[in-house]
Amino acid sequence: MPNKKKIAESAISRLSVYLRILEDTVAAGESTVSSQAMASQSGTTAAQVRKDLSLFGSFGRRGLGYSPSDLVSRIRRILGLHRRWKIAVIGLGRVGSALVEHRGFFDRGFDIVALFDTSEFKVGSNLHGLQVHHIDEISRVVHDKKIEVAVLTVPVEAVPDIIDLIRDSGIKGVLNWTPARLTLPDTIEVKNVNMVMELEALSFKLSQRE
Amino acid sequence: MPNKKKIAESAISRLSVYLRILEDTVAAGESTVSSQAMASQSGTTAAQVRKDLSLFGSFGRRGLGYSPSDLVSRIRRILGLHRRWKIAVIGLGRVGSALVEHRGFFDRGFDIVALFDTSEFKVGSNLHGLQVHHIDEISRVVHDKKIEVAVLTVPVEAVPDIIDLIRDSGIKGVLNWTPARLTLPDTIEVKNVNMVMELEALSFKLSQRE
DNA sequence: CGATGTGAACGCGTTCACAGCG
DNA sequence: CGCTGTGAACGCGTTCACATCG
Repeated sequence: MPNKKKIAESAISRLSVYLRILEDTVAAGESTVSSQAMASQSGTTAAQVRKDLSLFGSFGRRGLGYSPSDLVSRIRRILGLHRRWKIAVIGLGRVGSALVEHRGFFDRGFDIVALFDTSEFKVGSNLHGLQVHHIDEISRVVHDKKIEVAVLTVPVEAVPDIIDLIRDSGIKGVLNWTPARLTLPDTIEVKNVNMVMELEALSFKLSQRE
Repeated sequence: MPNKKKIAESAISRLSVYLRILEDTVAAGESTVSSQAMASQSGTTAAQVRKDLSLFGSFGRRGLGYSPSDLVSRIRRILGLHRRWKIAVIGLGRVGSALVEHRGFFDRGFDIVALFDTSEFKVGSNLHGLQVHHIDEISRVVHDKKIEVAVLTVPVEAVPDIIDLIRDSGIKGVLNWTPARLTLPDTIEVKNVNMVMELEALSFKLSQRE
């Protein structure tokens, strides 16, 4: 029902979690689901679940609960997953290559449709049925294939050399696997995935234990 | 100076970021650094930087700023990075294998010292100089090698089969790459890395744009 | 009755503003 | 005088509690 409200990042993460749970619920053939059930499966509270959903509308029936299949399609639409997204992978080292061959993205609405690298050995070769382009071509390819998101898996030292190309490529969002903070205009959304930082957070918590 | 204070996760992430910046500052040969300088490089505010550091002590000199090399060692100690951590990788599919060969962990204090899988083709083989053990051996190996952290990169369907083994293995922390929510006692710290959820958050933000 | 939907209360992380000190 | 260190104010996300309605 509302639209211009500001939504917390944390609420969006939880919606992703609810979505997965609800898909299981649908698969299990359940016809209703309560906020309490969703809460216990996702490690939060029933009030939190209801509040999160109420940010976007009134999807349940009082006294009954929610329809799992209805909620699935509503959350998909909220998250923008009622359509497929075209993705480019930039940097085909070990991690980049592993991602290209990972079915999990395809299964959830993300199609890897272009690959970029700078190595003369890789450019022109084929990976998982896709031709590897030189990063210099990113603008043209992004435009031609209508790509919106880039997954950045280059070595951190390579970032300065290519960040301008990414900025001007027409890409709208970047999933950044490098430890560099990307300097991009805020018309480009950036999300960071940083394994080392997660390990450091674990290290901190384990150290706290004494 | 304080010790039993409750520290926000967000503060810990920022410390990781500061650490990387400070290492660059040291490498650049700077002898002082201000909270303002750290803030602009890490995308936060000077007050935030000072508050984060003050959670753990008074490390600066009024009127002058901080000593980068001093701060590096203090933050390393705070995060528990003044020692090395022994890690096991469970699940040697594409992602797991990519991680094993990644130098970035070693460079930052994390040593991958054991590998586990269930596939009869992989168990017994060698990867990057390490023998692959069957997951059934995890308790013994974790104990023998004094491993504290496990990186979990198995397919999500495999989680139920191995979660009990992990629980009882003596592992103290898990970096969970699967989309499953792990049911582990809270004596075991769990951190989740979930690429699809990050992509879904990007999808949401890009969809919001209209 | 039962479970949702939601204002209001709460708690916590961030920001402010200035005292403190080199 | 400059920059840190920090109590206080603030804002926002979470939790509470109950009115609401099938």
